Amino acid sequence: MINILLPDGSSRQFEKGATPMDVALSISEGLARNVLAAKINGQVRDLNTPIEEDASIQLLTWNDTDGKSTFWHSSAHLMAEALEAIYPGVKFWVGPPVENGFYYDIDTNGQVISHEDFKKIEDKMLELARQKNAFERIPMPKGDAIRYFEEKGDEYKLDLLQGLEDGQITFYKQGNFTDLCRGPHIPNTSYIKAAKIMNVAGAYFKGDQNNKVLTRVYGITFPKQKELEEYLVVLEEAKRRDHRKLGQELDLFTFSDKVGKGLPLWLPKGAMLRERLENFLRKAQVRSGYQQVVTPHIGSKALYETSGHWEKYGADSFQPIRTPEEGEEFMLKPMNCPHHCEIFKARPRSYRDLPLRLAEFGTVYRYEQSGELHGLTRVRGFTQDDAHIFCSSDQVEDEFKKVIDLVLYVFKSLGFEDYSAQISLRSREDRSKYIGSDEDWEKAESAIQKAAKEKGLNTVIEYGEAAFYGPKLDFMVKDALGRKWQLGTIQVDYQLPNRFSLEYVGADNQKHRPVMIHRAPFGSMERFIAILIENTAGNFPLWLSPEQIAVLPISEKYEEYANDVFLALQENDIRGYVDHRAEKIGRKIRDAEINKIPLMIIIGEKEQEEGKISLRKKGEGDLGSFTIDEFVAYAQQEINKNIPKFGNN
RNA sequence: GCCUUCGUAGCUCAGUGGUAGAGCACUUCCUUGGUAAGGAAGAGGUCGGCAGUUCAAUCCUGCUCGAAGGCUCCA
Repeated sequence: MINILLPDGSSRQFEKGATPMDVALSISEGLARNVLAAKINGQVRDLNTPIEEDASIQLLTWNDTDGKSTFWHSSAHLMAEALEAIYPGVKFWVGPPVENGFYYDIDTNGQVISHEDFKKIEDKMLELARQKNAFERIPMPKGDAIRYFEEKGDEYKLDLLQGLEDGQITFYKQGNFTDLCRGPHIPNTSYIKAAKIMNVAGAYFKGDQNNKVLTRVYGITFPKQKELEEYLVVLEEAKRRDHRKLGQELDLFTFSDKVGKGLPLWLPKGAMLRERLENFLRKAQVRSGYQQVVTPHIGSKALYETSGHWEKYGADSFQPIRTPEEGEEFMLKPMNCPHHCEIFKARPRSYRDLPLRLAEFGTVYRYEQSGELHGLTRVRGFTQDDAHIFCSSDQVEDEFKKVIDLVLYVFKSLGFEDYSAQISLRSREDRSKYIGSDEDWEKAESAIQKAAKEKGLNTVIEYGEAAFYGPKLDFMVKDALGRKWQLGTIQVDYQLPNRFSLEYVGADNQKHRPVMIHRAPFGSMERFIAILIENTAGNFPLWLSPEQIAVLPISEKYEEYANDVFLALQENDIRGYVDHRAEKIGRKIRDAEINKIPLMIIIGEKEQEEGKISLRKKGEGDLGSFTIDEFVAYAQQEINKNIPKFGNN
């Protein structure tokens, strides 16, 4: 007999060789019906894996991440079987589960899979699923596996086999499809009740641009048809929040082919939103000892040769601009730091000047591959809420922590709760893409990790994500479609001060080299606003709303009073408009609601006589009658409630 | 940049090898209405651009520009 320990701490006795399915059956029939795979001593395995000795077991269902992954992994095999049936001669590379579903990379043998074919693939998958074919695990010596794929003429799987050790090879077979696979899998295909092919895309073989492009087919499956339907509804809702769509609907920004792709044009309302955000951060920065600077949009090529950007990115940048007479070369500014280094150097610096915190809403231009451009999140011209802190090495940690506070303050004030703090370090394998000494890197990497830890941040470490001159602490968020983007970033840099020979005179009257901290709480105004739009679905807090109020006269008779009210509100820095159209009040309200105006002021005969206003709140309705003073007090309280002063929270 | 798909009015979208249509928005007129769409009329498009096939192209073909979803890249 063996002891099986369950997650609730209880244990049960089974015959040697019992399987996780036996365990499930011993608990309840319902569980046995729903269990997909099991974690045996922490490893996910098939349900029919014999257990030979005492073990801890966790039964995995659709509600467990690992259960879902197993389900989708098996679904990838099912899709492969369907694809092989429909497209003769296809060859398969890899088909893993992903966050929402799974994909399979295939060589289609010259055939094209288009959207019209999706239904056909889905139907075939469901037809095969109904056959209730078991996912059968077949251990195999490597030699046999190689022979199998040689006969099949499958160079992809042979490539995959090369990296595997003998003795670990397993195949999985369901129906007519056999695949090289480590597993585990769900018991049989009948668990898959709903299937949807989401899209097809090209993907480089092994992720290398120089390799052939395979066809990646994305799909998702569910154990119930209803869950698929619900998922599709969620997707539709996410699309409605897409900043590109809302940006258009709310007149925030636009693009013009003629201006150029990836170059956003900010419309008045979008510009207002930006301005509010900039002022908000400016205020907090003043309180934290930053000084605002302004630098030009171009800089001489020599500046970037010094900084190292030319060597690293020169070929992949907008190319230098030349003056007609002298042939001088300038680069569109891709970064603000070199300019700020020159400000530091503009005069002799003393340790008494440190930390010197130079801030700038600096617009930068970077060549991005055309296929990478995406709304406001990936553009070719954008404005960083940049600042560089020049400090002594013993100030680094303290300054770094202050910046973390600032970033958290910004995120909190804007209701960004769903972010992850990522420590971006050097690649462990390839160090050729970084500049500077190992010693400096190690100092910088440990400073970041220490500061993040002391601030209690819940961090994940990503190797290979550092900038070429230093490690970063990046604040990552997801957009409406689940894509991950970097917003706030804090970077420790020992390299630029070296390259620019930055110096200050210490208390010891000796020259010392400062350390730089690069930081941007928003990251870029463009990307931040994109995420803000998606997070709020365009329902901005009152203090940010481009238009805070709509004054809606019931008829032309009350126009004059409406104008007076509006003027009084403008005096109090409340912004908005008067709807002068000869429309009925219902129509004016509807349009204000659609345009997501937070507050509506209704002016009619009653209001005019009483010298009051009627207030209506978007999404809530009538709030009753206010004097103008009462309303101003109400609005100001609403405006201030979301933005505590930095340092007071 | 690469792969797949897409491109008709300001927006959302119909449509056809014989030089185009709807709804909303816009303009004008009527209506002066109390908390999510009042009515009528009008204007608006070299059907992304350039070539080609054809008696004839918005529709077919090629190139090009732009967009979408991925891949790769991201100071």
